[in-house]
Amino acid sequence: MTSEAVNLNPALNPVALFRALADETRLRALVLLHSEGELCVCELTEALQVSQPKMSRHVASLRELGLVAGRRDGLWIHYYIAPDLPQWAHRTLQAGCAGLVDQAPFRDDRRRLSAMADRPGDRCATSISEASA
Amino acid sequence: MTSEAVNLNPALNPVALFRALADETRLRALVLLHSEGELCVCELTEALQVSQPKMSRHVASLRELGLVAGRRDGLWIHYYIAPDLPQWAHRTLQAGCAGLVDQAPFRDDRRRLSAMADRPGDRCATSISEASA
DNA sequence: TCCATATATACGAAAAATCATATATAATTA
DNA sequence: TAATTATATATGATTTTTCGTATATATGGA
Repeated sequence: MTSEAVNLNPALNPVALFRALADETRLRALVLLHSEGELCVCELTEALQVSQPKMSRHVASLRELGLVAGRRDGLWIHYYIAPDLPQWAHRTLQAGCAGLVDQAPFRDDRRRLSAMADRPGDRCATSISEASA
Repeated sequence: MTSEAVNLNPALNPVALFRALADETRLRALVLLHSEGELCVCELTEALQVSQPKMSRHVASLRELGLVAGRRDGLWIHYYIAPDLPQWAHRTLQAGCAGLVDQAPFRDDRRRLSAMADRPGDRCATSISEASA
């Protein structure tokens, strides 16, 4: 039930990479993906506290650019930073993400993510919230 | 005849840095400044082959952001990348510039710059073009 | 003071990006 | 098949960015 996704990455124009980083939602999503590895839209939506269509649109633009790729797993699509980036892009992204991850608002995004209940990857979904059912 | 310029760099918001890099003219100018050290608007204009007001406007935006600073020397204002950038910004800029400097169009910008005659910094301005005078 | 050169800015138009809202698609389960 | 959940996209409005052109400012020299 897991399929690999293709991305169309003709050359990853430098300006296009920086334009992708030049938006708060996309930058926060990328920094989070960089530190967490794989996230789906619902996790990003919760961590960043933005609307689902907004996050989905930004993720789509990153995907179309070839900066992230997605792997579908049932209802969820796990997104991750594309592993086949050109070296300059990888290094630039690495430098940026590493330098920002411990600052606001990136740090808070990680906090909200780890506080999130019922995450798709979670194996143990049997929780206290079953009380009323 | 040389004065130091001030820059207003309140914090250098990450998104603002990437937005500065997300324009071809500004990115090319920054990569060139990174490899050349100091350039004035007329040199940038010639190297990138863009109009003077266009270059001046983009340089102004970089200056207002605190990414570059300028030093006036007579008619010219020599611009350079701000030396007091936050570490993450410096490293990100370093990674990006280093990775791009040998690619097009950045490489060609350097070529046009070195082919430029009568550069402000040049000490020996006595050239063959004096023939008709 | 007048001129030439370098640089900066003002203005309005055109293009691009972003958003909220509504709706569509896709996979899963009952 | 119908309901549910995750995700994607369409639409139209708003905002932002960028540009060419014209003009202003600043400095140095005649």
